[in-house]
Amino acid sequence: MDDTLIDIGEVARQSGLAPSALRFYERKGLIQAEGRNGLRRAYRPEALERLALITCARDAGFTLSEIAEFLRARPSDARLRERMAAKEREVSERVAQLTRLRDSLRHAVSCDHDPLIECPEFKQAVRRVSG
Amino acid sequence: MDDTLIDIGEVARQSGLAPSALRFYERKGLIQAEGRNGLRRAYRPEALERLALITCARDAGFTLSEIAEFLRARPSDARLRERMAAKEREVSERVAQLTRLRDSLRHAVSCDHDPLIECPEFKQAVRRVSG
DNA sequence: CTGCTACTTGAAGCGCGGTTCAAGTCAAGG
DNA sequence: CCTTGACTTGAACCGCGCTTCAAGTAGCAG
Repeated sequence: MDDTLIDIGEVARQSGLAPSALRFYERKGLIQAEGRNGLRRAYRPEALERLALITCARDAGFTLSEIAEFLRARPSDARLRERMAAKEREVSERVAQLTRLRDSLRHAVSCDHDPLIECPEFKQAVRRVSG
Repeated sequence: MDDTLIDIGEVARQSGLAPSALRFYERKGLIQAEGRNGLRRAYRPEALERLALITCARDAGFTLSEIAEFLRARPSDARLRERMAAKEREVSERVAQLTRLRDSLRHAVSCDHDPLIECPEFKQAVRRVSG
């Protein structure tokens, strides 16, 4: 076999994902092993890059099937492109919301109201977040 | 009964949450009805504020039990304060990550590589996100 | 009284993102 | 040869955040 390929155990260690998660991703069409080393799945080094991308997108609130779809994206697919644009707007809004939430938390940490949620400053901040 | 109280159906409409969700939140200790109107739960108007806060925190990636804990927060609880501070750092990091992800998406939308994920610029952006 | 509507309950079910389990298999080491 | 250890499989299970269901009830209109 090609010894540039990496066994699943090693990929798991380097990516920080459990082997069970890698198999799960395979079932979902997110990744593919290049071959086998005995029974063991063997991956190309690029798989690590792809896994980093997957982890990052998942952390950002993408579902695994959205990620699978985006991974298959080709420049000709206008509909998918539109969905990516929509996702970008969604992420932008989320950034704004989280920023305000962070400010609320920052205040709450050093605020002395009892209970904390009764603090008028905090309440006002929350109104800014949801509004 | 006190007619400043609001029936669950009305709270559901105004908050955008399903009545089943409100009952679920009650079981989880996130909210309480002030009384009953026949069988129907009746809430104080402030409940709407609290629900806005809950929705906002949930959207930000807090679990319901984290939210319940934060809602009960009193200024004297130093341990909880530390957890809030930790959460604030977490949210900050998330904001940074999402910002970079948004930039990647923004690029991907107008990029012509086939498939899109092979674009070197995109890959580099992803490395910035996960790194 | 008879509907009718909107709620009530506890329990079961669902979609997501995995993990865990039992039973089996391969490769290497002694 | 036999053991060990890390994998293999499909299937079952888990926690989260609810929704849905069946069976029942309060209030109101006619």
